[in-house]
Amino acid sequence: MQKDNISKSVIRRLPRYYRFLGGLLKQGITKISSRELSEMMRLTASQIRQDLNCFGGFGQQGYGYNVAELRGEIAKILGLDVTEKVIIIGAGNLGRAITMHIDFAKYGYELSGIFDSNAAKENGDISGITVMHTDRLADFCSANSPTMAVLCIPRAGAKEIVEKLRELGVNAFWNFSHYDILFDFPDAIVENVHLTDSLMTLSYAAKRSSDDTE
Amino acid sequence: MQKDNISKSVIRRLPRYYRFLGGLLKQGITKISSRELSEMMRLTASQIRQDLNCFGGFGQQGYGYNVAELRGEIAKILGLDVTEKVIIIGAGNLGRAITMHIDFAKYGYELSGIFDSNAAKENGDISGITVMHTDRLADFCSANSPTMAVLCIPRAGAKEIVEKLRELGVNAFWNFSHYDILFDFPDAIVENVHLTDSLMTLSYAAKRSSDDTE
DNA sequence: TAGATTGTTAATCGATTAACAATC
DNA sequence: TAGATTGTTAATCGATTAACAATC
Repeated sequence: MQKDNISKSVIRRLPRYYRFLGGLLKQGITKISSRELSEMMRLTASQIRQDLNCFGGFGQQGYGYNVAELRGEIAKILGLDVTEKVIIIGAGNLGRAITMHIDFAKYGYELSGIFDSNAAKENGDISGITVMHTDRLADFCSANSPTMAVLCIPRAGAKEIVEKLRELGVNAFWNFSHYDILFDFPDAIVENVHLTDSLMTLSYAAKRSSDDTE
Repeated sequence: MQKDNISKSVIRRLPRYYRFLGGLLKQGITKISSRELSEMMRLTASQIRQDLNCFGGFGQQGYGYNVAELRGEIAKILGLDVTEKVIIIGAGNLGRAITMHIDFAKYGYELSGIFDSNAAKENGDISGITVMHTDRLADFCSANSPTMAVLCIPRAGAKEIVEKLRELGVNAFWNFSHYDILFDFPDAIVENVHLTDSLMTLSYAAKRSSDDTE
């Protein structure tokens, strides 16, 4: 049923649909039409129907969409229903915050280890998970087979770590560093989070609006 | 010189240009052509020239672009050259990590205050900045005039805080919460960072690639 | 001047929106 | 059945790429 070439733009909207449908469910709303949803989400009903129909006909003519069912389908599309193991590389400020702030289980991940190259951080723990030295990565990976790593390290050591992780079977990276993984490893699965890029984008928008006012 | 309607897509690429040019500068490279840059950044030379020409002719025919000069121009476009004051709302894990991890000064911001509604966190300090109770927001804003707020709070109290901040002259929001600011305040300047959306996008990509392998 | 590379216009491609027949 | 709303095709819009004249 699923189309072959689904665009990045469509995929990036799915998590938002998922969130909104979750909100509706909490309010006890069981059915919704593309028009109603479009008004809530500030986009067009056409786009919603197009997006969903990339993956299958989840609605019913004359009725709309069943909220719980649609949400479940999107969860499956996003792979939230299958649990994979994830490790965090870097137990600095950011690594600690991600560990404590993100509820990985909610999104189909089990946080199974935290690593840092600084021996001083070893054996500390964050939210009950022991911080291990990166020397122990090989042993840990062969025992636990994580498939995804969160990179919370500076650019400097990143290439070496990614190379090592790939040899150990980790090929998906949630990348908070400024290291460009795809440049060296074009077949890795990468999602970059460039917080400072986001900040600069905001700076631009803010500047523009204040220019207009003047 | 600047065109009127510059698309969001172009703006989102500017921080990346800025970062790459910074890297070149560090390597002591003084000039670069759109073709050379396009190979480094994995995009087309055409796109680079189109993007830059939204803001002016920064290059020179037969030569290319002066790295330092171009970087400076982009800094100005992004508003990195003008310092504005920013406050952080929420001194939880995320607020603490943002405070310690982001070098606001590098991007034209001065972090001038951290606020939390939990009295227990009051008077603690993060990186040398005292955490204040949100009750003190009004006084603080009239004394310091911050223009941007980083929202590191749960969705629940967010609307109330945003409303208050806008009354106090803060209209730009770096929003890490799931609260949809623009729904209630359509003229606010908002940059959303939805970390969990990003994680789900990665989950989708990872799932797809493992499906292909099977 | 000749060679290189920009700035800019034109062509292509992809994504969004509109329209409507299918159908519950 | 009549009304509503989907799924899907067609039209529009915008963004990317290609081409080339301008010019350093």
